[in-house]
Amino acid sequence: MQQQKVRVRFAPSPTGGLHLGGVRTVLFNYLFAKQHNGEFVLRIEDTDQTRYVPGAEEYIIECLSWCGLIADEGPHVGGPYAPYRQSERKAQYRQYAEQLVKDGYAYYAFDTPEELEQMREKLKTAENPSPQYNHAARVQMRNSLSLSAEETAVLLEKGTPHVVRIKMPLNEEVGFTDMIRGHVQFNTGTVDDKVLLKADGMPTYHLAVVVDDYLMKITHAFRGEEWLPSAPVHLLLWKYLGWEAQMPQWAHLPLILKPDGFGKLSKRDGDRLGFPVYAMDWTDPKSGLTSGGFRERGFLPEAFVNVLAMLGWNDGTGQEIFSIQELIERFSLERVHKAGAKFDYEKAKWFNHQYLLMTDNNRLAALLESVLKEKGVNAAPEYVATIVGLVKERCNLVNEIWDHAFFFFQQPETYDVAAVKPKWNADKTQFFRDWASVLETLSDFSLATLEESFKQLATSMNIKVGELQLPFRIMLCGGKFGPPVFNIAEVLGKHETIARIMKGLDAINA
RNA sequence: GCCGCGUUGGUCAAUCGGCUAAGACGCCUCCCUUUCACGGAGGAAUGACGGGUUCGACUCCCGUACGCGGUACCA
Repeated sequence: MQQQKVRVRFAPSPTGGLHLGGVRTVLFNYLFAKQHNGEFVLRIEDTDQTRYVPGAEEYIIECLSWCGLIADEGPHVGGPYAPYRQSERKAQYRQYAEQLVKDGYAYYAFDTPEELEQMREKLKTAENPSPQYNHAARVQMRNSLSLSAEETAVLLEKGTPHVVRIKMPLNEEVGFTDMIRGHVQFNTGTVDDKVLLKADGMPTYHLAVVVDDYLMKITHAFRGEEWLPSAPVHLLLWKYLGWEAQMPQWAHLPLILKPDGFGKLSKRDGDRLGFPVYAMDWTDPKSGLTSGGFRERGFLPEAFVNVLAMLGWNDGTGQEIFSIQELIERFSLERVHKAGAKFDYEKAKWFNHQYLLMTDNNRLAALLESVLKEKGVNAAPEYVATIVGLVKERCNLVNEIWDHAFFFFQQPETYDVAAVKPKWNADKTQFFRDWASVLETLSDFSLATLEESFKQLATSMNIKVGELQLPFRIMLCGGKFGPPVFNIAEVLGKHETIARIMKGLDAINA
């Protein structure tokens, strides 16, 4: 068979914020596609009208854009297989459902939600807490299998609300080779007659995913492990529709688990433990409540992507920092873990720290712009970049930069005098007065000159240099923090440094 | 209940029958530094359990336990 062009898809339903697990699914799709020179498709699975949330689709697209995981086709850019929103493809699904009924692989079911509920109540036992609509139950329900052809025809003609359900074989083994898990097998008798087409004419996920993957010529399908149990339904559908030869290869990705406990990581866990779960801030239009995102928390997108890549995959060498290019080159499904991975926020911050260190200071300065504006600071971008370069090694998040750099933009308002008082004396006051005068005369206010004159004067006055550095720091910053003192002074400049020495002296001697 | 998937330090994890079981995060100690970091040197900490197979099992097989996922006209 001729080698087909690799085509993968990410198919979220627009119901809310984009979970980090979702982004990882996108990432693996993307890496696989790019590695094979293939195409990455974004398809919106909005078949559940009751769960539709306005704005969610745009939000998802923006998340992908922020992460740099751009889809080649999708509702936002179009493409040869448009439309990419399932709601807009509604008319297409019915014919396939009808075809399945005609071929005896599916049937009409007229049961109302109440009747379904009754059936489940009636059949529920201690051993079987969730009865299925299966081969045993279907004969007792109202459907085109239990009803006569005439009765069915009448109901249909009257426009009775109905769904189409797949007719699961009583006892057949269906299996497939998962690219991550190897051979997986199921017995059809344990799977229920899933609804394929809903009463409102919309397909369920089961029908839609098969039809669209076929129509869109998807060659490899990645999805979360939670989909594994419904794989037999999809397998059978590919077969019944006569498309078996075109069926994509499947890969069921391991789940991302909560840091404590063992369950799937949820938004609630993030709220509870104090870290974001969504890629970007998401505000629910109904409740107005905002859930935090990695972007707003101060993560760099490359770092975020890198973190996600390492959750369930590694290249075997021990390398942990990968550019997206490297990921594209090295990614392999064989090295994707089978077991779920607990999310470790501390490690995520460490990744971001690594990226902060290697990211260009001008870019970081630009990221800081909004914060500066908010603080009422007006500073030249180059100045901000210099400062960022000085403080970033002690930050994990972009948002922490201000906390480590504010004193560059404003004089201290309070001083940690307690830190200097114990060893303070008149000699030291004199030292700083004298040094300030020396500074006045300096034509070159560089790091080396500053340090040199400081040490020279200290030595001549017989004061230990070490005992003067902390007071100097307090004068410049207000507290025991910040980059090396002389670096701060150099950046602050002659005028400001002298002013702060004087003001600081007053505070200490007050 | 049933079906499926999984199980190496606190966490991410390497190992594809030879292990004195890498590495990273976090934690601890020390060095550097009279702030905090960065950097450097150390340290504590791991194969769920029981049977096989094998000269040899973390690695292969079978059970058990535990966890997770699914069991919707949700995806």
